[in-house]
Amino acid sequence: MPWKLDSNLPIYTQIIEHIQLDIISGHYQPGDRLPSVRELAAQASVNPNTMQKALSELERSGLLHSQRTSGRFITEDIHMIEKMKEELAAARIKDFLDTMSQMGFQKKEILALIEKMQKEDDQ
Amino acid sequence: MPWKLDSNLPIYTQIIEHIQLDIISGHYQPGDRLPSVRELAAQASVNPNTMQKALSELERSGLLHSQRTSGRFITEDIHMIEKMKEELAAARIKDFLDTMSQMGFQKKEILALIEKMQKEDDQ
DNA sequence: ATTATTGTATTAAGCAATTAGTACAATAAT
DNA sequence: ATTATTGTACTAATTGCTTAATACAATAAT
Repeated sequence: MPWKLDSNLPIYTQIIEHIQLDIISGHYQPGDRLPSVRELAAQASVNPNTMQKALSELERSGLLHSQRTSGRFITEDIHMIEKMKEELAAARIKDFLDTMSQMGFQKKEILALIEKMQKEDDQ
Repeated sequence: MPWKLDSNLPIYTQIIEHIQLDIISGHYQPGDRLPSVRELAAQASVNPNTMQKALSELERSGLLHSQRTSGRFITEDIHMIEKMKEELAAARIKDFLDTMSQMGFQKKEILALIEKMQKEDDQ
């Protein structure tokens, strides 16, 4: 199944975020082997070069490392993973709060709206 | 001063969002006249063609209308503005909650994190 | 030893976004 | 009447993203 990819953002950055989420959510465990470039590309319905570009950047950040011919692996550094989770979350929250505030919502309004949508989600 | 523009998203879509925010936040009032294309482009440090493209799309959505040679104006339809504010907010919140949930955060954790960042913001 | 799979590199082509430069018609200001 | 400003349109060149098509070296699997 092709991943849900937005048309605006560059595909390779969306792939990066997608895999980051898979790592910090635990879908990929530390030390896990990733599918091959070609297979991931097929899964995402994307050109192998595009997938390769995304994986290279993830490698530069230290989250992945490749072993010549046996494949690519998730880092076993759980501190790095935990740190990235906190950083990504903080960035998301800050961006969200900034935008909502810019829209003219007060702090309490924002909380109320979130609680409302969370309850709707229960149905 | 140049607007803060991200390198990833197309500039014209960021301009659209920027102006939408200025409208729903009340920075631009219903009926207000916008600066000219050339002036807005200069403000944002962007090519006039790019600004024009963004404004055209805002016009298609009904938020703006242009009067041949006197300039561009914000719609006076306050219902449309209010509706857009609600829609944009709902979309933002949904996107935010989806991502946070995908990161592995529980509903109550999300609320707690937000309240924490809001308090930090008070300092 | 041979084969298949791995990551990686290269070249070429197409496309959308952006910038640059220019031009024109309509009209408000003078 | 003349001038300046408005939105609008057009062509050309550049850049980054994406796809396509190969190719190669290293090594796990057989």
